[in-house]
Amino acid sequence: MARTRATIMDIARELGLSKTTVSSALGGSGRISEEKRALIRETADRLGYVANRAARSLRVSRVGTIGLYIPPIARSLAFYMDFAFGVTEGAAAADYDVTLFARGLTPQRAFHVDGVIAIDPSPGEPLVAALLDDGIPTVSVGRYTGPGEERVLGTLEAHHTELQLQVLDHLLSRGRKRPALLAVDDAISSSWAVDTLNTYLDWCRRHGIEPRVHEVEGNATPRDLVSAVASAVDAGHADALVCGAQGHAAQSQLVLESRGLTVGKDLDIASFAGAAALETGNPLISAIDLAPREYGAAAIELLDAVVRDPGAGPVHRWFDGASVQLAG
Amino acid sequence: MARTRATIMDIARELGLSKTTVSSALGGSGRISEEKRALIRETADRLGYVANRAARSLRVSRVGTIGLYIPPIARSLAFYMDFAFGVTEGAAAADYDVTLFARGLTPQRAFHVDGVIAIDPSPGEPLVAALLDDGIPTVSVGRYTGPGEERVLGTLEAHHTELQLQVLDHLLSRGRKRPALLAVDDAISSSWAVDTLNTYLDWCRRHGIEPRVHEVEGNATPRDLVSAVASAVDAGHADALVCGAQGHAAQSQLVLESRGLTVGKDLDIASFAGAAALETGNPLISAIDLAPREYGAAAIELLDAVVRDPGAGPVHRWFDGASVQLAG
DNA sequence: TTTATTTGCGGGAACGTTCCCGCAAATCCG
DNA sequence: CGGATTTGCGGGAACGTTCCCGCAAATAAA
Repeated sequence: MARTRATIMDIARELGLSKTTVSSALGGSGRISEEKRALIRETADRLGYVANRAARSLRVSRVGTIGLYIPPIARSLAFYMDFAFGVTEGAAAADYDVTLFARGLTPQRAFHVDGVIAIDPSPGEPLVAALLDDGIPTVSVGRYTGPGEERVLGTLEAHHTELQLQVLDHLLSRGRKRPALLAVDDAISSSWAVDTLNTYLDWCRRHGIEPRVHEVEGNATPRDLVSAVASAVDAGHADALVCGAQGHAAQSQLVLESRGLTVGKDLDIASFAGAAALETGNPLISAIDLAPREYGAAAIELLDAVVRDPGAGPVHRWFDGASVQLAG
Repeated sequence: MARTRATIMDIARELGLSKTTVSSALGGSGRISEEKRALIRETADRLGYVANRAARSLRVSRVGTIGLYIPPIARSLAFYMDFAFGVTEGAAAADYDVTLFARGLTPQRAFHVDGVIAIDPSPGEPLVAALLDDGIPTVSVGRYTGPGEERVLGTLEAHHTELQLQVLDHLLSRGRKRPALLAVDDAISSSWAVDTLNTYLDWCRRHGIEPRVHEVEGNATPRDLVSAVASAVDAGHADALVCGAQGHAAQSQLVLESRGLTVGKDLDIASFAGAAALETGNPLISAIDLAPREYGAAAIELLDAVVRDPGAGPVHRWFDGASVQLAG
């Protein structure tokens, strides 16, 4: 019934060898003749051997698991989901498991991992602060500020600002001088959110353009979006809509068209966080593709690096996978 | 630097006791005087002791981790995300960690868990099949069919059919005799998808109503939805829209209103998978609330039960947390 | 040939728990 | 008061690895 798994000893017995020999043959270390090594490998997977993680962890004091912290906000779900899958895939390649962290988790659990990736932590996020306080190797995707920030071992950032400027410049080059920003009103904002707002405001100032910022709730209903678009276009006289939240650009297109406006002619639409296919593939929308899967894979690569060499001090790394697609 | 964690031996030394005594005091077992137990507990968390999982796992051959399999489809992201967080919370309560599984994962990794929860597996899903083949205790949320289905230890289902019938009956009671189903066209369908379609078709047949099924892509753009709604309302003469995918109802509302139709008066809208706040809280939309968080928590409860008593044979359990909210 | 050195492998300890025993002291029972 | 039972605790093995040694045989160097 509960068939017990094959151990290294089973293989050793089967071949009349010692556990040491088998272990080093499988682990690649030690001095073993090639023929013996091959033989051991072969019988290992004939017996369906897979190493006992607990035993290995106990011995090498490294658990082979990393934690993934995802912020408890409702927006940009697809992005975080894809990011998580990217992490999972990258983790598998680097021989890690990924366990899910959520706010409210007791930091006790953090001791079960070799490190954690925190994506878009808001400033002072309690769980992240607790992790840092406990000395858990932590990588932040987007900058973390708050208690313990000096202990963040690695920070991964995409070139949001450059890409966003490209989008804004592109709109301007198409004659759009009144682009409005449909920003998300997170109460406590990730570095992405504040960078985005600042980039927009700076850009406006530099071009002598009056900023038009319209806040929309994190989990906005389509109806909320309608009124935001309306106030931007009607009251704000915007000639372009730049959306901060994933999916809003695609939905705004609908709203505009239902008002008899032609996207690309009467108005332009852009997304700073393009949803795959919805926005990224839409020829009428200028969209930044955050490449969440690759972003996630890059995050675990960085974590793996800092875990392997913890003494290296805080490292900052740029993610080059994000790209922009300009419409028209 | 890499400060080494306190072990059970540190506590023992500190108090001049033996590791056995400390272990049983902390574990709650054994015969220990209450005063000593309290003392041990106290010094334990003064030293910041947290048990080494690897050592415990090795000893008791139980890893304290469960795997969560989420299907690789783009729709209903919010649902799966919430479900995952529900699992995570429930897991923490039952002292489990949750590791993320995704398609493509080598089943090797499955040996690192005590069991897995598969949510909405499509028939014959390779990863699930592999898990079952390897004898990993598996709980399916929604029915799994395919190779190894007889080895699924537990199945958790919500009363989809009953709730959906309530919605359809409600529409009928409001005089809607031509409700159209906006179904998702997953190539390989979960039990939820096939049940939903069958429920609708059966209901139509029983009431002598001609079925109006309009398929929309899994990751439909707003534009796709516009044309689906159009063909349902215009060509199909529908007087109600029943949406299968999360979020479609809320978006359809927009579409209809932009066409000058008043929801609740000219037409009704319903959702079989209501998105929180967007649809579930919308007074104009009849929506089934799948209660994903509670669903997830229930799933891990079931998994825990079958893992503790694996010999009990396949168990089927109903989830009672889903509810329906009727509009008008 | 003698002396180094390398090659191929095994013995045994250690990682931090849990759990089965054993054993003295305390308590109970008749 | 003598035997039986309970209470409180400790010794030691075991879980499955990895890794530091040690040691014989083979090979190379002198």
